[in-house]
Amino acid sequence: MLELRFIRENIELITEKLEFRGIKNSRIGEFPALDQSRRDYLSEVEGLRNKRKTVSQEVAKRKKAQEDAEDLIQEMRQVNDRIKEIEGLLVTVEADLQDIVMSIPNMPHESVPFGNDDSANVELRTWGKSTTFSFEPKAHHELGEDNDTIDFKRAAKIAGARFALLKGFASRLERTLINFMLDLHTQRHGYTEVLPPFLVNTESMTATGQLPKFAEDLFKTGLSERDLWLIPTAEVPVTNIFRDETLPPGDLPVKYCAYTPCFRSEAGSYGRDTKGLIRQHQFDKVELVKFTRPEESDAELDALLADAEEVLQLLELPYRVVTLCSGDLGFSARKTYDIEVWMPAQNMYREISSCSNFGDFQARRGGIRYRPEGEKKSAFVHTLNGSGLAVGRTLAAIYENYQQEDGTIKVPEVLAPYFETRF
RNA sequence: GGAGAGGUGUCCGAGAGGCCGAAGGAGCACGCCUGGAAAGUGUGUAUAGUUAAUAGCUAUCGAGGGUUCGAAUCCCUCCCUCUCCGCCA
Repeated sequence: MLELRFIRENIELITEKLEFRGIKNSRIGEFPALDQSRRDYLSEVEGLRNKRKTVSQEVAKRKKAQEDAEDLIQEMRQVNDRIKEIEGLLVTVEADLQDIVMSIPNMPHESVPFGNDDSANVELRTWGKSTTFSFEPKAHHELGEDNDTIDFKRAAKIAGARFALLKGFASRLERTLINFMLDLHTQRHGYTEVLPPFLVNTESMTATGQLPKFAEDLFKTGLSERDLWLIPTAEVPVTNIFRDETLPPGDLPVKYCAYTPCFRSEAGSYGRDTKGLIRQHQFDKVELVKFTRPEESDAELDALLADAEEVLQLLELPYRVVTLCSGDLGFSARKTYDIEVWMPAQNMYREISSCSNFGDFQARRGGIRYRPEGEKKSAFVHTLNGSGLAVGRTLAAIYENYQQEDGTIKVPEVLAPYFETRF
């Protein structure tokens, strides 16, 4: 969400940035008139409330003095009618205005390159050399089915398409990767581990920007009277930890990491990545989330990106980093780097992490503030997050990059301690 | 799910239609006192919106509605916490 005053004063800039993002039919043109009538109603209703307050005190005085106050009471009944009338209008106007404001995406950072879609993303760097084989490498799902560690058929029976059943080595590798990532980020990168709820309320989804615009991407529970949504990423519950709170300045930056399963409806992705673990309704992810001072968020994004990259470096998986172009940038993001891991069977890089700086966009929606040193007024923090990493895709990448000619999967060296026999 | 008790500022806690943005205490900040500290003592100490404004105005006593000229206070719905019962991992 952008600040009302900012929108008011920067209609042209916003229109330009919407165009930059490739967004058509925005309702930004309706903003000025609605904003004006909201402010007109607001000042009228506040004036009337003030009148009501002072006259009510006069009523109290007269009653105390045993005097008649019927004339004032009658007058106030009329004032009240008008207040109610304006309040009703205000509700409508504010709802309209809210619709518009909530549908305006974040302003992209100056460094975001222009482009229509992911083909215009800019490669920032590559790491490692693409894995070579003395045989024809197989796709991870073939490997998993061949060695009976990933069962898509039975998962489909149990739950439907886009689910997987991991067995034996695969499920242990999945669990190991979660532990490895959490250990790395907590022990070496200074993050505090949290384990949040996997179902959240509508307010939380709205603060981080999934709602109201992207409800169709989410799973919603149906039994409960109240709305509870399955989280599509740990970003939602973790960013909302400080919703409607003001942090003392000494606390920043706050760095959290969290493992959670993630649930996505994948509406509109029919036919894409139907094979394998790449696009599932449920997948595991270790997420990194930061709350920072505004002036530090750009540097903190670079650091967060490096933290995520280190996972792949330690696993010795080749990858590249790209800067998302304007057309590929997410709704709430100001700037995003994607990390893409090398997938030998597809002979291409696939996204395995997305690291974003949201500026104060989510913080304003969620009321996440801090008090700058020596200042009386609070300000909004900047929020950042990134996958560190998507676990299912990491498992897929290990399968493909570490496959042996006999169809077995070698364990990356850094994970060896996790595979020791315990019993 | 059933029965009951609650939710007030940083914290504890009073307040039961108007004099309440809210007593009192603790904490914190600044000052006095002191060789220094403690104790004592004085003053100050919510947030947000609007605004050029730390002036004014408006809102906020869990959330949302209602009654009333006027609601922290009365009524309704919901959320959360605690105790007991039931169910459950």
